[in-house]
Amino acid sequence: MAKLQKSIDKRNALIKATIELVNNNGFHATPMSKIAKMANVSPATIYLYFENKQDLVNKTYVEVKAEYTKYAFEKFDPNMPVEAGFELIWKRIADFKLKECDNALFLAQCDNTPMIDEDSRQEGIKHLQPLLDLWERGRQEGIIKPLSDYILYAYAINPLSFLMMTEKRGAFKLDQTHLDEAYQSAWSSIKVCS
Amino acid sequence: MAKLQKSIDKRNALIKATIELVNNNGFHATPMSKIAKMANVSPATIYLYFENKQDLVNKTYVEVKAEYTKYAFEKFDPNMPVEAGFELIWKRIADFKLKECDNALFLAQCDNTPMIDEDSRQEGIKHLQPLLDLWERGRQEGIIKPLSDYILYAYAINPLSFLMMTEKRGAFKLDQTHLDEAYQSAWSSIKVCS
DNA sequence: TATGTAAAAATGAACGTTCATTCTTTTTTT
DNA sequence: AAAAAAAGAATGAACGTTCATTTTTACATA
Repeated sequence: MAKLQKSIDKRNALIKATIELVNNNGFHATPMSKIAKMANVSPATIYLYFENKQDLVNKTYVEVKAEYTKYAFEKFDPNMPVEAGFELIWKRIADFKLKECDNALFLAQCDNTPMIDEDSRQEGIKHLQPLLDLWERGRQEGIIKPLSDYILYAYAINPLSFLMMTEKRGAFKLDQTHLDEAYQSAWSSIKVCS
Repeated sequence: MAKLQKSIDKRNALIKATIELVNNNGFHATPMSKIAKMANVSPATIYLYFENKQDLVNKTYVEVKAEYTKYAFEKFDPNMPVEAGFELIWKRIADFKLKECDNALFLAQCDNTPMIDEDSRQEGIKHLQPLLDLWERGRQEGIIKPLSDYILYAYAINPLSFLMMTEKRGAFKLDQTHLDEAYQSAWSSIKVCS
């Protein structure tokens, strides 16, 4: 196996272990030694790939966020009608959360705690721009309520993260039916009433 | 000053310090030594009032949650019409978040992390029962969408917590205008379309 | 009211553990 | 055989908690 490939494998194993352990225990309760063990690597090796623990979790966040938004916008075309575009993006996001639930849960945790540096957080937000642009067009066309991006996000996107965390605690099962219901609520909350 | 009163003062100071430090640093990044210092108390003294760190944060959570729901339901009467009842409760919750924002932010953090024991979490949920009963009546009367409590909560109540956390990071200011907008979105997302 | 005293409350220092990180050595690669 | 990568053991700091001691309180007696 080529040297480079082997390095990439190790790095990926570290990122995967970080996601899984942080999901189950939180940032401060996952020691580097456990991350190393789960990735089949010596603790010292982590420091060949990342500067320190904070850097490891920041980089993990940014990379997972990039994957997430790539998936969310993959089929989206900025010329689509606003409602269809929103539905498409929303459902891709929901798909991602069902399919890659470890990754999605990790993002939800990062977005709701002071675990991540502000710089990496900003870096992650940048990737959402197509959605913000769509909302802006929706407001101009009178299809979407004239609310700030933060409020639209709070009602249209973030509730899914809350539901995932609830599911993680075992109180609730997030299946396709629930997702369809959730979509209706999301759209109702931001569309201009007809 | 009477002995008992003095004890209550210390206990309150500890709870207040816990809220402030956990809000700013998170649970695992606030050492008992700092809580003690902020409360003007020796670290050892904490253990006269609480069993350990986990007990301190659990008790803080349950007490703040009780204050919060007391305030939320203070003016509510179970015989009110569903829509008026919901608006009243929602706006009381919003008021609380504006007036007691440290307390509210602490609850938001607890509700979105694995910081709190499941027992204390359940204890906190119990206090919400009047709202769940109202929703049940709303569903029966065809006023509120036939969705599970978790989904209703995710869209009608939790977004305010998300907005508070966003505000805490400095990206956004949650004022009365934003609250009115948020209420419209909350109600739109759960009411049956007319 | 003033004083002595036992219990309660509070303290600061100390303990044992855990953890992130580094150091030195060994293994692998080229 | 030199260089790069990886390993495991070691280090030092930080933390939750406990311990031995001091301070404060409550109250009985004079």
